[in-house]
Amino acid sequence: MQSSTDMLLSQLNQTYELAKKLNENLNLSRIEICRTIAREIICSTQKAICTAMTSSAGEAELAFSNGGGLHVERLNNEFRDKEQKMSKRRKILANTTSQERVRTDPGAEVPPGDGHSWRKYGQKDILGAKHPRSYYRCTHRKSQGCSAMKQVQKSDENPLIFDITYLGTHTCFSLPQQTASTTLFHNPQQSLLDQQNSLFLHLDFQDNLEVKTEGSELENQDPTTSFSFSSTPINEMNPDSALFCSSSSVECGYEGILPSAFMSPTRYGSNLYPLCERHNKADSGLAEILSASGTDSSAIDLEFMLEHGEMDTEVTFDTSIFFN
DNA sequence: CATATTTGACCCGC
DNA sequence: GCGGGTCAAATATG
Repeated sequence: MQSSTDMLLSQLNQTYELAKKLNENLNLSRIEICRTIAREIICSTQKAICTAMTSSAGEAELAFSNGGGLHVERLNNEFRDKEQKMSKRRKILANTTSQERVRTDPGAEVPPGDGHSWRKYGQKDILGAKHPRSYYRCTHRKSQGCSAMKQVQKSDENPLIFDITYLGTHTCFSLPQQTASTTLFHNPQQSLLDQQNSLFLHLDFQDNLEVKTEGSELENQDPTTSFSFSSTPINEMNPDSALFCSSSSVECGYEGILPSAFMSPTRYGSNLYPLCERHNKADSGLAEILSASGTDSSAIDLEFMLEHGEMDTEVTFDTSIFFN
């Protein structure tokens, strides 16, 4: 049987080959072929991510300091068991859940802030638990349609410990001075798991489509190959790093094809815009969004966040925020 | 007055 | 029917 490392290497190699193929076709402006290849790359990368996660699944705990002396523990295995028991309704959300255990100071009735603003919308006594569970939603749910939620419950064994379950991903931008990627990766709340499972594809749209290298340790070392991937194994990745799929010189014939809402620099204060999960299906992928409407010649970065576990060949992301 | 929290009622899956 | 999750009116807070 193939080891997970071999499988991972094989998948990454396949992704690399696909990326090369994409580059060739981009140069020839074969848009339809590019679309198909791009989707294959996404799928292949997701598989690699999942393989990496599976191979490191034994890491039940991943502790790190949280600035204020807090101790955060990841409980991957325990949480997987919980997820299996979840109801159908809950399972829909389970695609983007993570659990943290936060130790706080004696006497504290709420866990410390996590960088996001939350609005409590319910509290419930849980059968067999000593402490009630509190339900929170992102404050920006109304204004920005952010679907992130969390559940907070004091641990039975240790009242200094809070079990926090995060449901969904933040699509809001409460820190406009930061770019989208720094908001995500410097935010202690954003779970490490989510960070490791996020694939960011940065695209620059100028007169032509340009997929830009950013943050990757591997710049284009081979001048004939425009795509490069970080060689850092996922389970060794720094929380502040991401897996970037990138290119510095891919060109094709897209011109003036972005909705004007994409271009508004005022909304997020940067060129980075989120395309997040699960609301609208973009069945024909990137090009469908690109061909929506509008003209502009300035640069823009698009981020594609691909959540862990979504192995569909379809790419799904939320475009609704652009049309508010 | 706007926003956040509390809490009983309601909904839904099992 | 039970238990967990959500709603929404009442209340609190700044």
